[in-house]
Amino acid sequence: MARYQVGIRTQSKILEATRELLAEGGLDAATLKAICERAGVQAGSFYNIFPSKEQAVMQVAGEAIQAVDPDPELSGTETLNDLVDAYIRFVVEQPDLARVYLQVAVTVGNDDSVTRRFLRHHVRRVERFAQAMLRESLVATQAEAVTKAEVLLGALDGLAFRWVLDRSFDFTKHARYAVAQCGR
Amino acid sequence: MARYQVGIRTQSKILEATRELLAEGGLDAATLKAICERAGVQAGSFYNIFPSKEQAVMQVAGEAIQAVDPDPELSGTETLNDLVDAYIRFVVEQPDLARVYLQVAVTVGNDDSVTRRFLRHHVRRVERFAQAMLRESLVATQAEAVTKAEVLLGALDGLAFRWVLDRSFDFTKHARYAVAQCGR
DNA sequence: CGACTTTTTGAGTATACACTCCATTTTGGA
DNA sequence: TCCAAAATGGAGTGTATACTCAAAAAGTCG
Repeated sequence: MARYQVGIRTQSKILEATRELLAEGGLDAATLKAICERAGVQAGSFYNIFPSKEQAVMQVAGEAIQAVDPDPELSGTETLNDLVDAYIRFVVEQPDLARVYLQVAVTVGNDDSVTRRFLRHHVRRVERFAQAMLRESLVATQAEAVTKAEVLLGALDGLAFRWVLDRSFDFTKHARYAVAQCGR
Repeated sequence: MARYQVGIRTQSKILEATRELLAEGGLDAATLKAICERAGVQAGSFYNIFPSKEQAVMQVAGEAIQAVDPDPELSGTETLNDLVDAYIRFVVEQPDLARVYLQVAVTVGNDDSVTRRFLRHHVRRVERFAQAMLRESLVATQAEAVTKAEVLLGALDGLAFRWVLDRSFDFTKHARYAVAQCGR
């Protein structure tokens, strides 16, 4: 772990390089060599700070998963539109992290700890969407709210992934259309 | 290429092993060693039939992409429900191929020929969905039909991927809910 | 400054990968 | 039955990967 100033700076450079590479080409692109080259660092320095490559990847993936959620403080008051807007803003304003979020969920082998973390986070997200739907009376029962929330989030993730594959795809427009369809 | 009977059988065994491995763990799991072991074959035999591992993977991925579509003959007469039912049947009845379809689209590096093929196929699929929506007057204009179709297919793919990550997820129920939401 | 710790370098290791080569066996038509 | 072509087994090749190590350099703080 980093203790000196210079070590902390190196840690940041490594995490930044890892984030960029994950965003650009998923796990396959984030080799140790590529990370070290982009960070301007040698393998020995990397392993002075991180115990393994996986640790660095996990940290970046964790940031991405966190960043998908808008301030958890507001949970319990926001509207469905607020939540969808927050997701759109996340994708538009932090495309690198957004790409990491999708690439990692998808690239990493199943039954992996990252996959489990992703799923755990997903169900919490569904809960939050479902609560907002209930508050706005878009739906009668708790169970239907959860189903509707799963479908909406499935659509948002599906559309975001579509955008990862084809960057000219207009994610914002389609995401707005998806939520508008819920509101009736 | 296989010319003798025994060679053709070997080819089938290799393709079957590749399909299973891709379904189970994506590209990472489909190593040459794993494929050969499962097929009960040595590397030399593999390369007597396929010029590269990529060729075998491409062939299986191609099958999966084809299999997503119901009979192209019917194109032009089927309803939106027919199309969604066909996708649900594909996922439920051929889960291996369905998993390959999603894993491959997602695992393979971007700008890859498989990704391009996947996207080309996707826009054709969107067209078909959009036409069905127009026929049923679910939508006023061609442009809105395409948008609505992209959202519905995004949701279906997103939900199917959710099921890949968590096999206990009820894909059929959510897919039906998604299409019901379109029909109003 | 001086002593101690952290950081860096860069060559080196072990392993897994796709793929090759060729002697040997099997196939199937004449 | 014979034989050329095809298929097979299995050791071997080159390369990329994650990771290690020890010596040297640089940072921290009394």
